[in-house]
Amino acid sequence: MNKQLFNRKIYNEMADITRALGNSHRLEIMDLLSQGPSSVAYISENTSLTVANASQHLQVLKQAKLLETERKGKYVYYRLAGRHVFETWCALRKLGFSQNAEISRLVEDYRSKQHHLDIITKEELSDKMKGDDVIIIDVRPEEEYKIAHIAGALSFPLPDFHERINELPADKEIVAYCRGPLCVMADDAVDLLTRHGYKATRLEQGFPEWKANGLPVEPFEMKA
Amino acid sequence: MNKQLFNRKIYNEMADITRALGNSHRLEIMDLLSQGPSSVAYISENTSLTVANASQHLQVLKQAKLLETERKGKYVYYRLAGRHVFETWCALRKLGFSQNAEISRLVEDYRSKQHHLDIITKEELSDKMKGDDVIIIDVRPEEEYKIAHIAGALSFPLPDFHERINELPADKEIVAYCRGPLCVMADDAVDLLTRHGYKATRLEQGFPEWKANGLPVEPFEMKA
DNA sequence: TTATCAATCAATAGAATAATTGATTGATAA
DNA sequence: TTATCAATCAATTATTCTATTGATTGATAA
Repeated sequence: MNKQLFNRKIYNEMADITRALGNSHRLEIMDLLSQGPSSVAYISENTSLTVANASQHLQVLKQAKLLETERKGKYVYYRLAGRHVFETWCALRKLGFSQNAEISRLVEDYRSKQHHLDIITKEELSDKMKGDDVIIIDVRPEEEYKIAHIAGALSFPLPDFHERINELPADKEIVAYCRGPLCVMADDAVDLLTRHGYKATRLEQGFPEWKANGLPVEPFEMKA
Repeated sequence: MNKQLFNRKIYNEMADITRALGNSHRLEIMDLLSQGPSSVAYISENTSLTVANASQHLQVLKQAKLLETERKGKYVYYRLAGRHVFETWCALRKLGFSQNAEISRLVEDYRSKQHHLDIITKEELSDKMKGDDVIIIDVRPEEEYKIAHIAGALSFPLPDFHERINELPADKEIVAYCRGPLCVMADDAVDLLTRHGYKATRLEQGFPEWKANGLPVEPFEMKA
């Protein structure tokens, strides 16, 4: 094979991957699947894509070898095809924050609506967990909590969060986490908690980053 | 701003970046600019794109904040917009090798044409350089050598390589390097050297990775 | 078997992307 | 000033991508 043809083929193969990543819906799917394997139906519900459309986007990602599938009965579960995929997604997200001022601005704007937002890192939380004076709440949908969550965390999904807020003890610090840096569910929870007089902080990143760092997580079930 | 709108905006901004990367020609340009700043003319020549077309691709990358420009007289120099950009490109390349079997196969196939190919890592070469028994040759176009090269390396561009092969001493080990993991110029050089009885090896990665690791490099000029 | 439901497929229309061509701008040098 | 050359722009066509619709497949349960 001559060098020119080789080059063309190599960059075409590389572009198969980057082109698959070059769509906002597919990026949203990547973030969702970073939480754990999901069925097409669940992905469809959580992205406001029709099932057929979600299925097509998933197939694009699968063809690029970024996702794998496994059928269980009627359901087909999609999942990230390995560690490298998540790491690359993290690198891209970091790139977004560093190069695109609009992204940081959007996040900051959203957060500045809240009274004030304390942020805690994985490491700080990991330390605090050794004591018994912190409560960790997982504000993602319960389905995602069920696949896996930070060890010891309680499930307090956002939609009906305010109805259950009094289940939380007023005398302990509360740390909320969600899907990751592009997700603001934890910010909403912290805002609500703070306005109810709780001392609440947001985990800087989300569950996937916690897990990828080898920090303690619980269960591994499949969600419907 | 409601959460749904926020989400849409965030992922759209992220996709502006990934979409810019989702084209084979633009990836080739990224690899080329990893060597250092280049004019549109030079990029055009080295990618078999027309000047107008190259210019348009460059503008796409610039709009995504992945490239920056600087005019010097008649020439406009494009360069990677910072460390994060190169790092993300490396992550994507690694992803390509790990997920897309075709990429590794293409590279291996190309190399297996050569008699045999010894590969040396940055670290091994760095060690060897402390002695005086290794000659490092840069087989990229001279223009790229002139911007910057591994400290002490000699410029032996590929096209006319065979004509100058006898300038090299037969009693020293020779290490050839080029643009990086997707570039096979160094492989060609090592093949030629080996067939002429030299002991030659290829640097595993290329100049950009060497530089990014803080290893010693020379000059910083602009090329035409 | 039939009904049901998750997922995929197939066909389409509309939108976005890419390459080509020729004209235009911006800077340098004759 | 005029000529020259790098780069960009503008307009066009061909191609590719995306969302929608309705039909089909594959598995489970009545």
